[in-house]
Amino acid sequence: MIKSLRGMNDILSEDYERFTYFINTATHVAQKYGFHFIETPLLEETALFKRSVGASSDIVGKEMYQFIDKGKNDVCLRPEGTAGVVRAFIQKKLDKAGGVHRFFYHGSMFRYERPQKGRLRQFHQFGVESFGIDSVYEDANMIMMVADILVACGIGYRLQLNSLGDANCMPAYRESLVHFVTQCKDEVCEDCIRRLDLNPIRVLDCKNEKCQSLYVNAPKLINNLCQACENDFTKLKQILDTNNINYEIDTNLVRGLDYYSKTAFEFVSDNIGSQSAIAGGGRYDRLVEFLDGRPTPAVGFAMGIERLMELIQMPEVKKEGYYIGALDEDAIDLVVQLAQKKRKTDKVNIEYKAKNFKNHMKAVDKVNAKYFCIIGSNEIQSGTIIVKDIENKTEEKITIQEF
RNA sequence: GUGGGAUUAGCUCAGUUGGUUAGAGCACUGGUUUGUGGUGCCGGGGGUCGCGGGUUCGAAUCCCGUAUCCCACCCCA
Repeated sequence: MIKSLRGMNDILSEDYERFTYFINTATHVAQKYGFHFIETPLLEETALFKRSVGASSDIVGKEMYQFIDKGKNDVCLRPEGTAGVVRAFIQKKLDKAGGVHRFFYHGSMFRYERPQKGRLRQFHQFGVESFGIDSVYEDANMIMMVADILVACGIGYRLQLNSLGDANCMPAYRESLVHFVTQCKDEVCEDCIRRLDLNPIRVLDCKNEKCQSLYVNAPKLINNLCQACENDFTKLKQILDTNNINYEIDTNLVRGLDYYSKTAFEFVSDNIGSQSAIAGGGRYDRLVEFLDGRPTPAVGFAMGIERLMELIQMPEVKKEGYYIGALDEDAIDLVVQLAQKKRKTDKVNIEYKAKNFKNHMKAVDKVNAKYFCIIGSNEIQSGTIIVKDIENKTEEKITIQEF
């Protein structure tokens, strides 16, 4: 038997219901905030991700589905959504057009990781990107949008917040952190040694207890922000306060992708295991420029749909539509005709086999129909049928023409 | 990529120190004596015990390999 590849799942039946319910809910919220749908290719030039996500990240360093295509192009399946949207934004010259551009997207992402609960090799994200606004109000807008989507899906969360600084304050901070960690280099874990070269900020969220105890006195980014970043962060907290969004400051929160600056946030759930981040995002004012566009401030987020699907509170399924059953073989033709007519407006379930009344009732329950009609010789002779309302236990006799 | 646990029917799981024809519940299917309320009752189909080797008179059971899932790390949404 041929099986799906490792870490790649089919979505069907109840999973599909949850999946589309989430997409529809999130789409609805995004549209209310004035965002427009964008679809970008699953396959992009590898350089796009190397330059945006950053070669230092594991995503680019070892998790990409990368290959040379028949035209000798170095391409890869997208590991995340932002880079493609930014590429499209620049390619359509919207950076030069100026103004505000707001997009949302959803679709498959690919990362060659070891699969685990909440971590697949092909997974789905819903994401949002906003271009052209440097006001921190837009950062808050993003966070409130995520909160709205989660609330609409009945999902509880914790919001973690940090500021990563900008080109003014981040480099100096990074240097002082490297200096600090270098001094206790002999005592930190191997991973942290590796991080020191690759992405020093990441040592801050090392899970090793010994490392954490060493870093207690490490310089904190949040205490080393320049005035502009400091002001924005203060303002952001105030906006969230006045809009009743609860958050916790996590000075160790760093984003895995290199392009983030200033606002960084992560929504986490305590109910889905160790892969607990259900949404993450932040500001990336320099990315458009990195990808050869005109400098454009931007902010966005992405949500992991598979992780959210476990948490979604689905609305109760209501009885819907008709079930029409035949009592004998002669009635089946009429059942099919009536179903065709009714399907112009309603969902109709039928079977192509005659059954007794009791078995039809079982079928009515199975398909969760609201109305039940039975067709036999009596109905064919009289030209009338009885429509039973299963919920209210009432019934109505009408002619076949009226049906 | 590292370490650990699991894998038996469509699903959730039993299966004794290795010993007849591998079971249950749910689901599916048929009947319940032939046209008015489904939940009852009786029956039926369905398994290469993940896959491949090995040990043994005999393997779902023990050993080795491998695949997948799960847990932790790592990473991240």
